[in-house]
Amino acid sequence: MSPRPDVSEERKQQILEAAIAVFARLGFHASRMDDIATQAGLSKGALYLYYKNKDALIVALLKYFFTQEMKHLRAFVEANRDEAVAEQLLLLTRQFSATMQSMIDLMPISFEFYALAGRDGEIRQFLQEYFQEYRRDLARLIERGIERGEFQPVDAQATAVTIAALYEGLALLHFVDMQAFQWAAQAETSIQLLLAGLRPIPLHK
Amino acid sequence: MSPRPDVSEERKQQILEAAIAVFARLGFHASRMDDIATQAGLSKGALYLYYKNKDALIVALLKYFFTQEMKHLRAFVEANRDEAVAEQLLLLTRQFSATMQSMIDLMPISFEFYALAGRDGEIRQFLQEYFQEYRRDLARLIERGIERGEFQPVDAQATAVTIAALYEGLALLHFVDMQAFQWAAQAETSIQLLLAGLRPIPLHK
Amino acid sequence: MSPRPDVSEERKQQILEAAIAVFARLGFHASRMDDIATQAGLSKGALYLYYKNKDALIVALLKYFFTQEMKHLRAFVEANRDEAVAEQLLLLTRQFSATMQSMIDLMPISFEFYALAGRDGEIRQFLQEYFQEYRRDLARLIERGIERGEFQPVDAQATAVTIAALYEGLALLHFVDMQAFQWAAQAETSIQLLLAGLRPIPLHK
Amino acid sequence: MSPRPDVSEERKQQILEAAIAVFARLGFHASRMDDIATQAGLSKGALYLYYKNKDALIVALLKYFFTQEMKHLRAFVEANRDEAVAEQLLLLTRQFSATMQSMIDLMPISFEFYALAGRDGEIRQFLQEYFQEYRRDLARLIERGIERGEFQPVDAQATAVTIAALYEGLALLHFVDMQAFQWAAQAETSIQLLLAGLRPIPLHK
DNA sequence: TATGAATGAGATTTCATTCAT
DNA sequence: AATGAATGAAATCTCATTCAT
Repeated sequence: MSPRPDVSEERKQQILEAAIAVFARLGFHASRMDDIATQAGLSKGALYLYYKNKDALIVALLKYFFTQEMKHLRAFVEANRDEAVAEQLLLLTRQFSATMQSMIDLMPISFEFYALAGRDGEIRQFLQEYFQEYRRDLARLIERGIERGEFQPVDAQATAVTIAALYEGLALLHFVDMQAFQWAAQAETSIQLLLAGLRPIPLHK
Repeated sequence: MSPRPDVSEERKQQILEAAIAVFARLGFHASRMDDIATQAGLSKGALYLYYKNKDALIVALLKYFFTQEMKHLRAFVEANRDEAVAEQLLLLTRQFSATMQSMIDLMPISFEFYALAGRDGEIRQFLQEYFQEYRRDLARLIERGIERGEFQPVDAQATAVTIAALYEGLALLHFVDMQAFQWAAQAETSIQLLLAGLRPIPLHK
Repeated sequence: MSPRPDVSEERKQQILEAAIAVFARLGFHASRMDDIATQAGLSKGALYLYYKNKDALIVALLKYFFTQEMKHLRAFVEANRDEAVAEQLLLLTRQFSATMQSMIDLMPISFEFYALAGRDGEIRQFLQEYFQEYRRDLARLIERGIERGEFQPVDAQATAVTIAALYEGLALLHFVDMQAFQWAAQAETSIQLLLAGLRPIPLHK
Repeated sequence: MSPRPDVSEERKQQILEAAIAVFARLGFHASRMDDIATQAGLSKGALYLYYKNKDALIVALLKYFFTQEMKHLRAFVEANRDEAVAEQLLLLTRQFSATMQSMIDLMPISFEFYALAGRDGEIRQFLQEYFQEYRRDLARLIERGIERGEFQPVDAQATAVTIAALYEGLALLHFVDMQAFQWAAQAETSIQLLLAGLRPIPLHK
């Protein structure tokens, strides 16, 4: 419509990606608006044309960050509908492993968000919604497994929470000590342990 | 005996506890040394008599924090040596639940430490040692379970990681959304799911 | 040409001159960065855009101060090459007198630099180079006097040191007690006393 | 009188000497009352029993410092009354050299006092009196030289100022750059140059 | 006398934010 | 739209001085 295409969205994205890089390296507090501007190849003033202030940039980052995550989960669920549920969970775990490997540098950002969630209502609410969706998607999967007779008739909600917790906890432990275990193998072993408890008890050998 | 007893240790403790209260409420960054001084009922200057600077206070807090945790775990393990291992894990989970309930306000501090671990070698190393001990204690428990025939001959290390991850992940999910699930019940259900997979497969009905 | 010309050099100069005024009045220690900012008509923050910290400002001042001095000496030597050497020394002394009169307020700054030289290598080295040049220029003058037969064949180096010391010492005594002697007259008398000893001994009346 | 001898003077001296050591090393500003207390082997509080505050300690030091100097000069003049005046000046110069060698570490203190003299009336007045006495003693010596026919009938005051300036200036130059010249030899050469101009012009070869 | 823990005013320095260009 | 010089509020940290013991 406009003769010049709107560069506004492009700029916002450019700034957001610069912010991710800087925040991951230095943390929210130690990151200067100047650092982000430099990283984005813009001036400090330009940042304020696109984001009201540093906090607004952090919140925008939060949303971008976890929305991406959710998209990945959705895309995966969509793509693997037809597999056996246990198989889907295994594949999901593998994808989670792969994602984690490439996102390890960004994990401090997540922890800062979790810490902020304790003090900032907006951030807390967003994260709550994110995890709600996450659990809901997992719960649906579990329910399908039960319906199909793959799993015992466990509490799907509680099992979804357990799986989500396992993922988050593994990511945390891995982040703190990358030497402690082989990430991909451990994630698979952990989920297998859980699946072992979910499978129906064989009636006879 | 001495005219003035050494108040040094007492003061350090007093300051540390004030710091916990303030850091939990405001976060490391937003907490002013003045806030901590006021909370401790001391002057700002007094803080610097006992801790070199704000960072030293944060590191002291880290150590205090996780050392306490470790003591609790050790005391528990010691006290419940004679129970069946599955029972011990269940009791441990219950204790973890109870501890968590009372520590919920301190969780942002943990997340800040995890975030810091990505950037500060001293903090990272301390947390690594903490989690190493944690995993080792759990692994010993699992091994005993296997020896006693309570559990299948699983990989004790990997199982310990799984349990530790479960605890951390549950704490995280609960912290972000306390409405999402009944904390104590969920922790117990989660560990039961895991135990189900650990138990020997009955040979016949 | 450029929309906004580079004000950087101008600002640095502006700050330096403000610093001279304030340091001379209050001394390095009692001078607040705020005082200097106010004197310069800038904000405190602006000072830090141009000088890393207070010490950097002091060092920049040192260099500015003594470099100016050296320029004056050089310009003088250049302008009076063709005079008789004794006459040049007399003229130099008069110029020194005149300069001193106008610089008397800045002398405490010099003394602070001399005190600092005992503790700060960078400052010491700079002053050493300054005085080396100063002595060298004087020594050349003396040598010329000897060559021309105006002076006895004295040790030019040692004589240069003597003259330099005389200047510094006179400035010191005058600074401490301005009532003690007529500055210009004293400087001239002192140098004449010295010149008297340098002149060749007349062979007969 | 008192059964216990008054330790008050002893303590004041002890503190003063500690202050000299610390001030010489660190300068007035960077020297902490704590440093001085430690150096004196006393507590910080004890300092305040003997000196009102840091400034009072500095002023006491000033007086001690220059009074000692003056005593040395007086003692010397007294001891060498009967020498030829030129010889006395030479001996004085040698003594000055020797003193300087041992006092070099204390020179930054002098420079700080000179800097302070520009801003503090009490310090300025004390230094003025010191230098007045110094010049007066030197002037008397010169006068005696003139009376005895050793020197030409120069202005004794102005000559005294010249000698005092020479001493101060040499000390300054030596302090800033100890490599620049052999201190004792230079002092002697300088005073010889001056004496050369003071001696009566020989009527014939 | 002597101590040294405690104070708190005040200094330097940082950096998010603004705004003239 | 974009810049980057300038601001100034606010934080950390220091240290001369006090005072209960």
